[in-house]
Amino acid sequence: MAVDLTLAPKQKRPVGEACCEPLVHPDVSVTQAARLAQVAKALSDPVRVQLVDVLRRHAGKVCVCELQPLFDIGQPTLSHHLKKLREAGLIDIERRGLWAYPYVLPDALEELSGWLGG
Amino acid sequence: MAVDLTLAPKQKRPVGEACCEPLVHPDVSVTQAARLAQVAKALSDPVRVQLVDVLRRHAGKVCVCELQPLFDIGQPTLSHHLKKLREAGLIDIERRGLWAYPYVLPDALEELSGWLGG
DNA sequence: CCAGAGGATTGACAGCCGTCGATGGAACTC
DNA sequence: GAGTTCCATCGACGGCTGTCAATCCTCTGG
Repeated sequence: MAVDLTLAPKQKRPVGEACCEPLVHPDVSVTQAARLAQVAKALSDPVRVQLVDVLRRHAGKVCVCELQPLFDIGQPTLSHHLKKLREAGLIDIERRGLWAYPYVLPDALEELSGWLGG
Repeated sequence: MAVDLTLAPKQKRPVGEACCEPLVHPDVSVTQAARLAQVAKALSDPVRVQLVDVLRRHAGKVCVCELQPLFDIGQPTLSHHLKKLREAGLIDIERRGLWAYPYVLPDALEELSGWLGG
């Protein structure tokens, strides 16, 4: 709210002509935008946001069976969310015997954070 | 990659018992996670990422008809994306006569950026 | 008043998403 | 080998998403 607007152009429109020409262009490339959207999509579910939040502060020390009681979802659904995060490059999973230990790959998060903050 | 893991626990599992108890809990609340996921979801499409990118650097000076030639989509689709961004609180739209001037509300972006960076 | 322009809305369509129950598979204990 | 445990995968379901063509609404200029 309260964004200061300075709307000067196009007060008098030439009737019958096109509204306007594109004056600005995106700063991010199409491929960059696609990558940022992919990371954002991986974070577009509350469960996955909390998963990343937990894993970021306990990298490698939390097995999947320890994660599940934190969320009110079944085990296949949790596995599905972890797969989504892995496919987007936000996490990877270390296997040790029976257990699986997911951990966050910080690069993707920094990619999105950099664009948001810059 | 190359995250240093220190996986000590649960080398010997007590047979017949549960794997483990939840030792960690999310740092973000459920409502916070839902809000962050909502913002991320609004940015989960490449077109919307580029829209925010353009609008952030030209707040108030770009009308919708000027935005459309930048993307290879129809006018209803662009309107749909702007509606999504507005419903998520990422932008608002100022109307002046015939034209509509969308502009970014920085709070939502900072909300997500803060969580990513913190 | 009317005609035209910018933009929002509607309805439709294929495709993806989150969820579940059921099943499969690998590793461990006995 | 038999049984158990952790995790992944499969199939199915309702719901949502991005896109378009068609239409509607509001404002402008005459």
